[in-house]
Amino acid sequence: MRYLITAALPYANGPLHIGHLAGAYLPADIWARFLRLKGHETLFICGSDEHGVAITLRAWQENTSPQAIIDQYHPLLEKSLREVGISLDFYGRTSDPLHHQVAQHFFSTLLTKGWLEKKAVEQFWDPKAQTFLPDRYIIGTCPHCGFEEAYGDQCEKCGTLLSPTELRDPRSRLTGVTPEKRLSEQYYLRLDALQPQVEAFFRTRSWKPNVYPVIQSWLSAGLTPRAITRDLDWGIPVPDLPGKVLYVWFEAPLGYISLTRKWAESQGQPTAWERFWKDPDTRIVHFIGKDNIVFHTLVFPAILLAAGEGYTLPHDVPANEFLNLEGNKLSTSRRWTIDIHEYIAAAPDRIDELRFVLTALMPQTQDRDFTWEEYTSRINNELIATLTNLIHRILSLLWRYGNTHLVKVPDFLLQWRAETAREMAHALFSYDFSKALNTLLGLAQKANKSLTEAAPWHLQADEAQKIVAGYGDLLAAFGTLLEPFLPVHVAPTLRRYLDIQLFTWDRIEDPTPLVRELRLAAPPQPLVKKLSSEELSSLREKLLPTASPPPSTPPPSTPLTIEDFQKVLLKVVTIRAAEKVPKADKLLKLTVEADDGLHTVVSGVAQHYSPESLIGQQAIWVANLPPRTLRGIPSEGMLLFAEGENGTLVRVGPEKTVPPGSIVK
RNA sequence: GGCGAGAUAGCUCAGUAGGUAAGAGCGCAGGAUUCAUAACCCUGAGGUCGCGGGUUCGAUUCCCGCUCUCGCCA
Repeated sequence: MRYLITAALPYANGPLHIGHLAGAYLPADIWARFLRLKGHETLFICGSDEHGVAITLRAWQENTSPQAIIDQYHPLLEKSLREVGISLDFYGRTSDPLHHQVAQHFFSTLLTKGWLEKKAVEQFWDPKAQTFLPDRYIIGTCPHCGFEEAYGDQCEKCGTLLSPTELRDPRSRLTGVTPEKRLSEQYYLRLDALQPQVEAFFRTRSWKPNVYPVIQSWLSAGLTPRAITRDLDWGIPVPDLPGKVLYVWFEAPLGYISLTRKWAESQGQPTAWERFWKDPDTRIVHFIGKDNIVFHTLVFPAILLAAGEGYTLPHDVPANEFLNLEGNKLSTSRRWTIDIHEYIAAAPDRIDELRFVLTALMPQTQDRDFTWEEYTSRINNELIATLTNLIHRILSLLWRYGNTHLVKVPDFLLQWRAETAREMAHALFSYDFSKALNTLLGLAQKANKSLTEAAPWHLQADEAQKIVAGYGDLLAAFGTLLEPFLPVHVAPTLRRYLDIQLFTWDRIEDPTPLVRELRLAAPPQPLVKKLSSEELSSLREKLLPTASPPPSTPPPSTPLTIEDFQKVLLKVVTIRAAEKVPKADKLLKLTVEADDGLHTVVSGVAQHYSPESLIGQQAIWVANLPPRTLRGIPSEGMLLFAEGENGTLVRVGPEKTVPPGSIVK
């Protein structure tokens, strides 16, 4: 079987962040690497999406040209992807003349075949910027609540969804001038007429459980004609129609075809692309985020079907959900992101670690949350403690007994390893990347256990050496099993160190010994270094200094009764002692005095207050919370702090000193 | 407003084609161990499987209603 793998074309309007990585690029890469190891002919392509109104508007706002914007981001995007080990065979861009040609060809073909229709629509035009405005670039007064800053698509104050024509006193967000309504003729794709074909295609595929319902609901609602042209000067010109360009959603997916053709040209075999697009033995798989599901499962296939030129339809579209950051949606405009290029700059030696964490947290069926706490604990307690520590453990034992070892593998290790490889393959073929990774960790766990039970360190050296050498087979297997997940540093370093090859996946699935002999040239070094709290803080500081979480509008709390409120016992306490909790960068252990004596409270304010500065101060204490153990210290109740800007915490206390234990009511 | 998804241990999640004591990892408590990056190994505590009804000998699992969260669409 031959595979063409694509990852969503990143928009050349901003950098990539960890959400993009976890959503599309990382799963696509793991899959591509795995398929290659499985021995399938695999082509993995991607490229920058360089058209669209957001780029035009951005250029206008920054007083530069769209070309300058894409020339800034295109190289950055490619560099970021390459540096996190995304093993693309080709990375191109949609501003390429060949892409224009392909997209225009599709337009003309569809027009000739009668799948397009012309319709006149009224749109807002900004006379100063000389451009049509998308809905969200129009601002005005909400007809429902009177809010004066409502957007053309939605009022952020009352939540009502709007259309720009409903706004009173509409203004352009670009220039502030009043936009004019203009009638404009556009081409529409007759998705309604294509629905039967699209539906037939839909039924021949088995979709991921998070993808299926989305398509289903669109189809049952009935597809409607959709505009594929607009009035802009940046984009792919519509043939014979000056002033109009193709809408990005129409031409960007066609990029998969033109990028494959560019790849073929770069190989000196200009027709090689047809193997991937016109041969039914090729499976085309698009990795995307959930926001792109409709375009890849319905619209793009509709375009290919309409063109009727024998293009292969997508085999699968394994879309992922979204990744959140510390409980809030990722947002480039609010700068609430971890950008890939910034992560690389801050932690150039920890690429595999990021890949590991994002694979473990991959939002495969539902949104997931990335937190720094989880990042640390996954690296230290799973990647290192379970997996790379096992490798280091075996290597250290081997080194102790000599530097050349004949490997005789016990049966159970061969079986475990082969089973693991098979189970991982099964999980990967169903796009369950977290499960594949967990299966791998399970192997390490079993091996850790059996090694502990065998306890070779209690045995005579020659006997011990034999036992440990048996685990050498596992090391050889890890050199391959880790490759799809940790290809930047861990897997290649291990292979280089032991001078072992990258095996085929089938070879790993076969329970026969992989190597006869292992040589260690130098004392082993840990493959991954433990993440210290200092390193973590510096990483956080580098990556989030400018970011602020979206304004945390406190949830409109359910109405509280006075009885409910009286359940909370608040007292003023005096802080008598304070010390840092060892090995916790946030926690302070505080001893507070109330009317009934001293209490211990562990509080997460170490990054905002030094212990000394708190001693003698008063604070408000929630007295009737059940005790909870933090870092082994029983903590009674909690102290109240106000959350200021950028998450700073500020102590809340009485205006004047009062006796400890005074009730707050 | 319509549609969809989710609600399971302190946290992040798996699972049950309805059936003897509901699982993992992390965290927590204790133990064992020292080859290993205070890592590994063992034991334990902790869950009326969102709420209310129904079907059934039996429901966390099926059906209906409700609440909350998220998303998509208009």
